[in-house]
Order: sequence, then structure tokens, then C-alpha cells
Amino acid sequence: MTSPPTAPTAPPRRGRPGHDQAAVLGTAIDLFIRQGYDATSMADLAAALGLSKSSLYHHVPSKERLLELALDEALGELTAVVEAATAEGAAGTSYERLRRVVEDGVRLLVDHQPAVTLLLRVHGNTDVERAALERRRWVDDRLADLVAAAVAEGALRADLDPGLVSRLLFGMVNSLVEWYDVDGPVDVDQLAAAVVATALDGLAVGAPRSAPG
Amino acid sequence: MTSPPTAPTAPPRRGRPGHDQAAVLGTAIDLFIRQGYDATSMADLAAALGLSKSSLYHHVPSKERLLELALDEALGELTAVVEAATAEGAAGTSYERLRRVVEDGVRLLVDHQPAVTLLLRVHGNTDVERAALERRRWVDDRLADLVAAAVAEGALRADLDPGLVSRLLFGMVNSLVEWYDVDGPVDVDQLAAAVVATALDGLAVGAPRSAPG
DNA sequence: CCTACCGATCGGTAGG
DNA sequence: CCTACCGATCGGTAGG
Repeated sequence: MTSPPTAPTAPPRRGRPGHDQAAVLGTAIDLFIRQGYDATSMADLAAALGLSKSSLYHHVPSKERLLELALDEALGELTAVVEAATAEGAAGTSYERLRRVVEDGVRLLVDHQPAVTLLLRVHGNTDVERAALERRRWVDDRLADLVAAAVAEGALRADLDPGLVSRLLFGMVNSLVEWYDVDGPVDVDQLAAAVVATALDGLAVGAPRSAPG
Repeated sequence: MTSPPTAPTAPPRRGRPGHDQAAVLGTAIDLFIRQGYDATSMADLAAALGLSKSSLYHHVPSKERLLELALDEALGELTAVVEAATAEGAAGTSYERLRRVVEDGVRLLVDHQPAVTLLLRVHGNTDVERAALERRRWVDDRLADLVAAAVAEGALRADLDPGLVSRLLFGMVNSLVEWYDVDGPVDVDQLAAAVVATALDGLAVGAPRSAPG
């Protein structure tokens, strides 16, 4: 048997197994969150991985590229959830789709909590951060459109500005990345239900409350 | 008329008027928010003030002291509002006091938005930051107690964990520092009303809704 | 002796 | 994957 000239699978590794880029990225995100991006040096990251700084640069081209990869992960997931909820042929009323996007959003923030945490802390100091903020703004605008549509439908209270309501609603959702602990007493189903109950049952005009007991 | 030997008023200044510590602090907070604390050098701050770095150090002992002053401002105000709402002899039911602390909290975040923004971005990398987080935790714990008391009173829905509800409620309140614009179309009264309506009217069991029109 | 401020430079550390 | 370095810049301080 002969090997094809260009093998589609990864070539067999020689030497020590070492680290791959995904492992480096995971540790980097962890340090960026705990210490802050600026306060984390590449020497810190190398030490956490048990590498020298030069070896670290064998796996990643720059510190900023690590941030970019993390932000891409968060934005890719957020974009997919929002597109699914706001696509042309999406099923259900605007209110139903808003309710689903809040639930899916909560699960997404929990599943990708480190990457989303970094995204929510970005403030546009570099080109990479500004590009991420632009994509995030697109997501926020689609969510605001969905809130406005639910208001127009008569499903949400009309005495508040939809843009303001959207900011408060997703401000509440986003805040959970700063305190939610997956290993804590509240599981993700309870969390999603609590967010929907707290925010949407309060916003929905005449929506039924859960009966106590 | 003779001047008293020790004048209680500030002595007359000689030389250039220059800057005082309050002006330096205001500019510092502005830069810390826009660029991040770590990414702001004392040279940046000096340039923004039109001073040399050495002259800047005539007014402030260190960069960290500037952060500490800003965090003290935010924590002092937050502590006062929370103490007023949770003091032994505070008037009203727990629910009424919670509603008032949310309204007062919104006004406080707007009045001291720069300082509070810095406080909410602190993550405990230094002793100054850890001390601030400890004081902030005291505030959060008092607010959680108030939510729990309102649940025990029967005024808030009992099917959700009070600690969880408290985090979601004040996560929503805190989020406004990242987007609210005092010069924008929403004034602070509308903002406070919207927060209370969105969060508490949704939490209050059988609370009356504002009638439309 | 004061307040306000300067050009130059300290010992260390950053990302690469 | 390492030791040995770089150009630059950090927060802070010297003498005047």
C-alpha cells in the first residue's frame, strides 16, 4: 500500500506529544479571565503550560491571535443562535422566538462561558477588539429587532422603549457569565428557567404566572 | 481689620493655578474606562492633563492610589444606599425597601457612572482590588438578604432561589453602566422606572401592572 | 521657604 | 523545545 501524496489526516507526530493550539488557547483564556488580558504576560502563559516562552511561540503567532480565536468562538456561537431565531422562515411568533433565544442564549453562555466572558469584557482598544465589537453589535441589533417585533405583536408591554427593554433583558442574561458556576447548586435548566421567568414573565402583558405550590 | 493668625480658608495660591487631585482623578477614571487600567500608562494620563509625568506625581503618589480613590467613591455611595435601605429602623416592607434600593441604585449608578464602572470591572489582581471586592461583596450580601426577606414576606415569587433572583436583578441593574448615556434620549427617571417595571413587576406575585394608555 | 513643573533617568519587565 | 537576547516601554524618582 502506498500513501497518497497529500494525506487528508494529520501526519503522525514525532518527538514529545507536547501541546496543541487548542490546549494553549484554553489555558490562555483561563488566564485572560483570571488576570485580565493586559495583565497576563506570555511568560505567565508559558509557565502555566510548563513551556518556555519561545516554545509557546512555536504554537501561536502572537498574544493577540489567542484573543482573536477566543472572540471568534464566542461570536460564532452567538451568531448561530441569533440567526436561527431570526431567520426568514423561523417558526412561531416573535414572542415565542424571543423566549427561545433567551433560553438558548443562557445555555450558550454556560457552554462557552470562558470565551463569552472575554467577549463581554472587550472594549475596543485594538483592531481585533473593534472587529469583535462590530460583530457583537450586529447580534445585539438583531435581538433588539426581535424585542421590537414582540412589542409590535402585542406580546410585550408597550409602555417601555423596545431598545431599552432589549438592553436590560440581555444585560441580565450577559451578567451571568460573571458569577454562574456550572459546578454550583443551580443547574443550567434551572438557570434558563429562572432567567425567562424573571425577565419575560415580567415583560409579557398579561402573561400567566406560575401558580405557587 | 486684621486677619486671624490661622485662616480657616485655603491659603492664596502662588504660581500657576495647575491641577488639583480631583481633576487628575477625573481624567484618570476616564482613561481607565476607555483604555483599561493596565493599558493606561501614567505617561498617557500626564499627556491627557498637559503635564509631564514628574509633575503628575506631584499630585498623586501612585497609579494604584488613583484606582483606590475611584473605587472608594463607588463603594462609599453604594454602601450608603444599601445601609439606608437595610437599617434596623428602615420604613416600609422588605418589598418596598427593595423597590426603593433598586431605584436609588439606578440613580447612583448614573450619578457616579465612571467610578461604578471601574468597580464592576475589578477582578482582584491586587490588594487594592481584593479589598474593593470584599466591600462589594458585603453590599451584594445585604441586597441578597433584602430579596430573601421580600420572598419570605410573600411579596416576591417563591419558586426561584432568592440568591439567584438577587444576582439576576442586580446583574440587570449593573449592566446599565456599560451602555447608558446620560445625554441620550432616556432620562434617569425613565431609566429607573423601566428597571423597576422590567425586573420587579415581573418578580412580584400578583403585582399590578401599569395600565396602558 | 512655597507650589508648580521640567528633562533625564532609575531598576525591571513587556511582547517577540 | 531551550538559552540568550532585542527595542520599547513600564511605574516611579532623581536633582534643580
